[in-house]
Amino acid sequence: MGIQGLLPFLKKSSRNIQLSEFRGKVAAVDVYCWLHKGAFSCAEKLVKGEPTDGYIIYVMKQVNLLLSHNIKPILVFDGCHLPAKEVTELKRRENRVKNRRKAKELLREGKIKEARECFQRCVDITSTMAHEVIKACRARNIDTIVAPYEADSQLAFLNINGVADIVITEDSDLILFGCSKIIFKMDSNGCGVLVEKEKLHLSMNVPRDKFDFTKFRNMCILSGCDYLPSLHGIGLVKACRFFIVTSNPDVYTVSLSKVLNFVNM
DNA sequence: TAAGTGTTCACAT
DNA sequence: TGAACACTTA
Ligand SMILES: [Mn+2]
Repeated sequence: MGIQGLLPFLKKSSRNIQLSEFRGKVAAVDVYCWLHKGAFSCAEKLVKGEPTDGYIIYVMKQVNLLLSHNIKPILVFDGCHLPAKEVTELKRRENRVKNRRKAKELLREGKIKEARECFQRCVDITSTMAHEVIKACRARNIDTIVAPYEADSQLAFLNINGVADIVITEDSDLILFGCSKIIFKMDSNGCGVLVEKEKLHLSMNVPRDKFDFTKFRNMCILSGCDYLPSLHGIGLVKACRFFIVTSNPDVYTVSLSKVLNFVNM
């Protein structure tokens, strides 16, 4: 998911940071990342439908970490499923059902450890869970937003319009949505990796004035993204080579034969 | 060297 | 919600 291999590709646009660098800033958080991580701590209970607040504790721990650095969080939740990702969603559901069956089977055989692994593979983040976290946030006066669809575009909106100085996520798509500063891989020590829009040209190996963000976004789309089937055999490197030499930045009107010719296929 | 595929990992004791 | 890693393929 996201753009395959984009983060390693953008190494020259990234640097390690400490949360303390962002004292006084506002951060829009892709909170489903935290929900998924937090759900690991209580996977078995969640799958069995037993009450647990493990995932709430985890999210709040992360929130408190931001607060301790005087960073104001805005938690953004995913809303409706995007129709374009229905196939992905169905596959995931199928996988969850499979692992759930396997987990119960292993449990009957007394293989506790193996069962636990399967439980972790079939946790689903429900809107009820999201609501529990929202309630916990309200109790502490933490801002929350539920996006119409994926959180991605909502997070970008907050960042682009200056409501949030930074975005915290694990999803490389946020770069394409035009965010200026994104923190990936934030850990409980307050460390993370910052990717900046202003530094994207460094990874493309072009001077700043020759960098075109639309071109960059279309390069990523050409390499393959979540919303449509992608061309086999074309990844980021070939897409990048193509977009460096082409003057037409529009991926939809450039002729396919030109692309295929260029990447030698 | 690049891209595709399948597997593992994220929590926390 | 996703990425990283190991391995295969061309
Ligand atoms: Mn995304």
